[in-house]
Amino acid sequence: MELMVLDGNSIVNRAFYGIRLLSTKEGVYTNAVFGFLNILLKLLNEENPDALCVAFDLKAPTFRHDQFEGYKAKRKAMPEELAMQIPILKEVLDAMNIPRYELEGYEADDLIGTIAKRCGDSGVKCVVVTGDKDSLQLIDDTTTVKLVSTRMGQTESKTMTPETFIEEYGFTPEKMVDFKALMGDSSDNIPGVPGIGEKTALDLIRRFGSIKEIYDNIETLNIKDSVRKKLIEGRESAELSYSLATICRDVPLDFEPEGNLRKPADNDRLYELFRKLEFNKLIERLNLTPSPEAAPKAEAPEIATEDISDSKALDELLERCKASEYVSFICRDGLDRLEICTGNKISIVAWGICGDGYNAFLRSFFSAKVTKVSHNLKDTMRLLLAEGLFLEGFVFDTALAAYLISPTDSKYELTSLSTHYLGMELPEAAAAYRLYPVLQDKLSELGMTTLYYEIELPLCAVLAEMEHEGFLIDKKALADFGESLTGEIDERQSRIYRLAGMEFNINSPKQLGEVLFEKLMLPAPRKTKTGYSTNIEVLERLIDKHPIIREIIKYRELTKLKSTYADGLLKVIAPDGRIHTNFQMTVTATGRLSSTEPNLQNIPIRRALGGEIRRMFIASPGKILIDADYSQIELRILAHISGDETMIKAFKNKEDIHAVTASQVFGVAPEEVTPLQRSRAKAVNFGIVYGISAFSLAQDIDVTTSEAKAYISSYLAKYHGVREYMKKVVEEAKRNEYVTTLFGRRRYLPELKSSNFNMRSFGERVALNTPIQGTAADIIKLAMVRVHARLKREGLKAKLLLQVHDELIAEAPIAEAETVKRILTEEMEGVVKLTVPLTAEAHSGPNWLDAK
DNA sequence: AATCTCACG
DNA sequence: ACGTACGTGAGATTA
Repeated sequence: MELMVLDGNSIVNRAFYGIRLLSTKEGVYTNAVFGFLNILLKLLNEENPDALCVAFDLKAPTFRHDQFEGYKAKRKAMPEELAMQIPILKEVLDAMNIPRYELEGYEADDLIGTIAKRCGDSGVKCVVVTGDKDSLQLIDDTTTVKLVSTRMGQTESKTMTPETFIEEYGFTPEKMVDFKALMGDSSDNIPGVPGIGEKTALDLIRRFGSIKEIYDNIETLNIKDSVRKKLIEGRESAELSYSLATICRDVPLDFEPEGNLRKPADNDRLYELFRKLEFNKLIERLNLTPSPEAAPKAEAPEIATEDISDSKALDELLERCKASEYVSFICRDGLDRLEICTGNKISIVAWGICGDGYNAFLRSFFSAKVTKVSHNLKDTMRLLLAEGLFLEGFVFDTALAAYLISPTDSKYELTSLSTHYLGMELPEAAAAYRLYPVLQDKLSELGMTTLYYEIELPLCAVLAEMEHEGFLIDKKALADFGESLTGEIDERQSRIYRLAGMEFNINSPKQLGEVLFEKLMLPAPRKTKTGYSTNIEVLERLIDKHPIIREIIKYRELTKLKSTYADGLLKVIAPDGRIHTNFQMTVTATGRLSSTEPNLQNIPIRRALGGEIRRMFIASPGKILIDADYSQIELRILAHISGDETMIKAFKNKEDIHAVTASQVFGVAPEEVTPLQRSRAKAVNFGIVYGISAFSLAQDIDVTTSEAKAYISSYLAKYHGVREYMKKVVEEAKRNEYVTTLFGRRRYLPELKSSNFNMRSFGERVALNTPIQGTAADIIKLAMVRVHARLKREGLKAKLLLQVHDELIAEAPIAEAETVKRILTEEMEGVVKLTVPLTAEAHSGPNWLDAK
């Protein structure tokens, strides 16, 4: 039998600091509970123990060391946001039928120590789960410790047995107490011996075994006199620390292993709790079902459903739609089935049932002058385009609205929006119907009505058309290119095998790491959590150390091109010879679009060979491609919103911004800026937009961190408008808990309130970057809407094909080339009037590479 | 399913 | 002292 016992306080702490602050719509914080459950489920999956329990601290007054209360009192108080989640967690555990143990005056450690001992006594294997190294002293033949850590929301755990412990520390687990007594532990307020740190303590315990051995022979030990002196002076502290660090193992606890055998959860209770906590994913994962009594808060209205089967009913439905203030609809199976809601009734129309009348109905319905509400309108519009139909009249998209209201959610499904905004469960068509007024009000309350109706919604039609149009690709040339790669890949592969002296899978970072860093004994500069890092930065550092490195770099470049681009794109060429990407409108946190299946926003360009892929994207016969891109749009936006005079002047005078920055940062005349200085200044400019840190800048441009630091402070001294903006935007974000773009797009930043330094710093960088990146996204979206409208208005045949964040690609009859170039530049430049000019440049050519 | 790597802006 | 740049998506390997 195996029992798993969790250190409740320790795990909930890890969870809290490891996951960004989450809260329900009522403002109840839930991240610690959520994280705890994720860790628990992961561990259960890994271990599948027979019995399970959780131990919590309950310490008032302190019992174990009450004579040393001074130390314990200094322990940092739990932040309020976490403290309020503890009772919730306990409720959840109770509902899951997981026993929990707490006893006044004892810490979780002591309870766990006792539990482990009792398990050992009755021959039960015990797995202690904690984030605290304190418990390592409990490891023995029957007790193992799983050390849990979280990084960026990911949980990792490491199982420590007597063997792994000895391997790592070089002494037996019970000596952990001695080790801690010497080294101390500030987080636990164990003083240790002043002047003795981890290294010395490790050495002492490894060599002499224990505190007792050390002090019994203190005068004759073979150690430095300085260390001896510190030990003698710190003896009292060491002994005190020893007792502080010792986990008590005989707490008067009512515990026997059999009482903790796993039991199924209380479905109804847990479902209700999770629903309140908005843990919808967990409800699914645990297969929880609503209990009969657990009716949603709001009473769902009676929604009648009717199947439309004859032409008379179709006509009536159409009339009812036209007479309604608005209707909502959901498409199923492409356009084969339509669910239309006009209030408290849902009418189902299906091609299979209505037959011939169906197509006529579709045409009339979608062109009817009635406001239509739906979910993911762009997708519907694309389906309609394929049938030669158009969606006309006022429209509203519930997914798009929900995205603007909260752009960082991972999904916008009607059922969850319904629960969230309406507090009830409804059929999808009815949910869309009811969500419309609610979301519209919310948008207006948040000041995003214009953004929604003038940019996002009109963009649906533009994107639907772009997706429908697709981008012609030279299939033969792409296939040939792929073939030509194969030959060179094989060649590189055999060279790598020869240089390595063995054959292995070069694509496996694990195997490659072993070859480079163990077989060839190259210095491993960095490790990832699973092994050696073999990414390009690491490889580039090793380039002069071994000829194999160049080959690997080249191999990587070639295989990437082959698998992702040559083979990858060939797979998604449609029967019409064109590639139809999907633009996602509700994915990014900043308001940008994303492109999937395939992603056409990351087609290579930076290296010559990669650029060849772009050459395969071609214009149809008789047509030409036009590519227009903004110049430095993000830095111009920064100049505008910060009002920085130096930067504004540079842009107004059409100066080379990176050279200007170089001249400012390095204090040289603009004409004396060297290429190296310019390229470093460029990195600084990028860094500023991303929310710079000296460390990362240093990594990027390969200087020391202190040099990078000097560049940054010199930058901020020269561009003091930027410096003030950076300060202001973060302050404001902390006050409001959100940031906005020039067009009112909003992003909430709960990270700013985190008590975790890294998370908070991340929030600050995002507060800086989002208004810039997001404003650029707003601008090009509006440009697209206007370009689209103007092409149509001027009766041109040109079509937009692609958007790549600051770049638009169109295809036009050759005769239209100059007109379309002009239209693209004019509309892109004319979107907004900033304090600096917004400039765009257009080029044309027979393929994407030549058009840029 | 998670991780690593790398393509783009 | 922390661990380190903003925003994406996809393929291959590993577990």
